[in-house]
Amino acid sequence: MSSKLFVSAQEVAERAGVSRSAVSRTFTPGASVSADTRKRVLEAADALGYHVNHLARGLMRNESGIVCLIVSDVATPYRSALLRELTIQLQNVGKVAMFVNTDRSDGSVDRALQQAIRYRADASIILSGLPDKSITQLCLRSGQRLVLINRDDDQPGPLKINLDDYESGGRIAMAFARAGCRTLAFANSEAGTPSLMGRERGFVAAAAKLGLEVVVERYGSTGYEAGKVLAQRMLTRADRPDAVFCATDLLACGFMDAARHQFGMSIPDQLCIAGFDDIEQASWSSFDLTTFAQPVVTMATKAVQWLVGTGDGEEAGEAHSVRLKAELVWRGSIRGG
Amino acid sequence: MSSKLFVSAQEVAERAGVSRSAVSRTFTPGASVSADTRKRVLEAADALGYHVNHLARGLMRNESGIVCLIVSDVATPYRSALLRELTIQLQNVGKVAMFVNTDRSDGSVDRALQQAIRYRADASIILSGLPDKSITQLCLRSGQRLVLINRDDDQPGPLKINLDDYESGGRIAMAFARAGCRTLAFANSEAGTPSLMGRERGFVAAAAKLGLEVVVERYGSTGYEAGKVLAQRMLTRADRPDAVFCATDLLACGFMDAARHQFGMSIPDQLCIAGFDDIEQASWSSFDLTTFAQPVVTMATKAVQWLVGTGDGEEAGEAHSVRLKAELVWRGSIRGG
DNA sequence: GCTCCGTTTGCACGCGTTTGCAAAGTATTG
DNA sequence: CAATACTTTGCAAACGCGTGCAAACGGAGC
Repeated sequence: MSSKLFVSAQEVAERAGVSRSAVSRTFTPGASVSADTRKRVLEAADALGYHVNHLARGLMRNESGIVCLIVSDVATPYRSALLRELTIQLQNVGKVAMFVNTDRSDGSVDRALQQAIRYRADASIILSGLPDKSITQLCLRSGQRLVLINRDDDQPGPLKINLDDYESGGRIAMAFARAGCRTLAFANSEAGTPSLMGRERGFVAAAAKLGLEVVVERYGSTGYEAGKVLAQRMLTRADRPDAVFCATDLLACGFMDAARHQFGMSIPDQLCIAGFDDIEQASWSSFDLTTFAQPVVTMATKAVQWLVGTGDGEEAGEAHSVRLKAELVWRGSIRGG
Repeated sequence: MSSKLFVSAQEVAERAGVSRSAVSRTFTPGASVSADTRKRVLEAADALGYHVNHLARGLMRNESGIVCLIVSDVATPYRSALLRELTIQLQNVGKVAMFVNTDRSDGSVDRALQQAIRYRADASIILSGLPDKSITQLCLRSGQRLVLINRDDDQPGPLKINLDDYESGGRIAMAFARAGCRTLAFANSEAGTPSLMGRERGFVAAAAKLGLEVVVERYGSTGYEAGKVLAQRMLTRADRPDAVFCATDLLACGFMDAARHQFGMSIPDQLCIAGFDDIEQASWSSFDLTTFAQPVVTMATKAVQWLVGTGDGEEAGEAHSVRLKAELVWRGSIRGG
């Protein structure tokens, strides 16, 4: 390790001929410094390449400026899009994102939150997994804010952001009915998260109300490959469906590819299909997939606003839960429209 | 803000009936603590929910454990895949990733590095943009390590990880020739980064050597939409190419979709096509794209190893540059094979 | 019992900040 | 000119931790 480390406020103070407090105040918005000293300090700082040590500042202020993002499956289109929006908005309010990947084991969400605590993160945003109640409590007790996105939990402390999954399932079932489809299907993964199951239940319920037959298959993860397998299972059934709602756009892409290239089906003539997320690929002309758009920017906005909020009405039991509507993006994978 | 903050080592010490140093040593690997005190400390820490304050620890040790990832276009398949691998490997060596998104302005790479300095990051990995030489120097002088991935720079301090872009261009030109293609094309973006230009130059040079005509078009970014536009331009030319190498898989996907759905061409019969990156979508059966795979895991491994390395031979001028081979993944978008 | 040696423990200082407090300085007013 | 109000500045005390140093401890060997 090199002997010469980072330059400290002390050195800047000496060079500028002022006290250490002066340089500190120079870099503290709203502090009382004369224009003259400020200028001298800034010159000295620039010449020496000084930058405030946010570790020390966080120590003093009890506010690190760090927000921890806890994510798995980062490489997935929907996740990375949400991630992108979150980091941008966090930066806009002067926070910095710390990234914890929970791809490995599943109990690691708890370990991730411990990491957040160790670095005294001001807040944590959880995009996957569900933390143990005790860890959640520890975070809240420590003054750390928590946001759960698309994890339908009932813990009272964190802000919970969810979509109207159930209603979306209903809406798409009606769209299928309007397109003249007779036997509906829902292609789900085995993950069984509340969002996925909400879409399934809403879809099945609406189909029943419409008097339509509906079959459900669940397999694997929420990815492309699982979609292919689901297609193979469903399209070889005796009661082959003529409309399928996939719990995820990736599933839908896999399903479409298998339906076309392995079963030679034409979409939407022989098979109507819909997805959920509105990932970029859904708009590609190979797929042209009708799907529900996750309101990524709104979700990020809500999360960030809550994080930097003054905490008014925190104990007033104010709504710690936000339900957003997933907009239906109509494309060519369903007849009519 | 809640009055009760994080629990400190002091409180743990009092509860365990030991000195504060004892609890510090308990959480410092290799320090001298008796089994008895360690046990008492751990119990107290667990009961109180104590976690070492890494901000303060970083202050003492001059080593924050933070590695800064500077990225733009996070939502892009290749970028998010690399990101995923980097975060996983960083976590494996006990580092934590700090994320800086430079999507907004382009001079913001410098601001991103300043952020890294403020948080006293042990190192920064730059996946996009190119920092100003003065900032780079400041980082290095401060003992911070730097990695540039696929940014072909000549600054002496940082580790530079690059691919054999030029050679890849040559290899694919030969593959086209072997497939019996007569007029080649290269579809590039206007970004003009060294990697993209390297592929282009290698391709053009090899085509010339093979005595084949080659046309080059550049347009927009490296995304899907740009690929569609490039296809429209190229496939309406008088000398319509029968083979195209796209600088990026996303470009290739857009190109393929336009060629098929707007021009009714069949691939690979009427048009051979290849890409670069081997994003997940390249393997989807809608595309089945022959492409070069970015050795993502190797890249991440090299980067992380260098970051945690002891710095041996740091001034010995040891190779600060790594060139990796992009493996050709053969699929169905080129005839023969 | 005494010495010697190795292990464990506490004290106190330092890391780079922020910030309350009081002193000093400057401007305003009567 | 004196009195007052306001601004600027330095001092020193935190923040939570690691660690060198010396004291205390414990056991082995004589």
